Amino acid sequence: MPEGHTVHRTAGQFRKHFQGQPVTVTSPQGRFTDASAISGTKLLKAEAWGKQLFLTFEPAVLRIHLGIYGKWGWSASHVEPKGQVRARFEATGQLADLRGPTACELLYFDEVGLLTAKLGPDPLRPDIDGAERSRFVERVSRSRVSVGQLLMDQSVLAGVGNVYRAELLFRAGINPYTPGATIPAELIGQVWDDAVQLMSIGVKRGIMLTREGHLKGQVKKDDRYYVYKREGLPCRECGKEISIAIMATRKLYWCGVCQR
DNA sequence: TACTCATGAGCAA
DNA sequence: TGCTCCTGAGTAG
Repeated sequence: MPEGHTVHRTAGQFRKHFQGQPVTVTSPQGRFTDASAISGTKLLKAEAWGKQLFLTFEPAVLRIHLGIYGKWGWSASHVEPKGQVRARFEATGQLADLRGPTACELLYFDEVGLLTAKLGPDPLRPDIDGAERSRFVERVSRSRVSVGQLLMDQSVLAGVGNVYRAELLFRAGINPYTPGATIPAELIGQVWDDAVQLMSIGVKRGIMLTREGHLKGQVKKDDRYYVYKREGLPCRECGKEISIAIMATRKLYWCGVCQR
């Protein structure tokens, strides 16, 4: 489930299980040909920025992006690789398998900086002075592009994907087709605050929860969302059918009554 | 068994 | 805008 919260969770697992010790890195599938360049060296740092994971090893930084198919598999004991494992990370008593990522590549020197410079603020990264929040509000406020597209643009907001996009806009009562520049700055700021809240829950729980009254405890799969994948079903607030459309190649869900 | 779909994004035209 | 990358889960038959 690769939206930003998953990646932050994974970074935490890497810190817990691998940071500070030498890690054996292999590519059972053979497609990650640079594995040998970092294998056996220490993992110094593991951090997430939006949907990207940066693993800093002594010789280079490994950048991983799951894309739409990518997945992690964890195990506390050695098991034979099953299926297409792009990269395998092993240290004492811990093993992580990476499958189907869009990106798994080594970066050297300032390549990381060049890459992160293109990314927008991440609601899951500490924003002590509120500068990141302001940066997001400003980017949206001066754009004529629809807010539905802006929330999916990783240079505007890093880490939000199709699920959080749909749910955040519903919770804010904003129609996804509204141009960014016509939305009051205060409301845009609220969307940021809401993203911080919801995605933090996502990191803690490992699942995306977005409904008031269903943010804690056990939540049934069918009860999780307001609009995402609920096209044709009655809106949980007003009863009108949830709409669906394609926006910039992705499915967009919203309620035409609650989101004006 | 075959087909469809997916929480992403870069690139060419 | 459309194509492509790439893997696995779910579903129809």
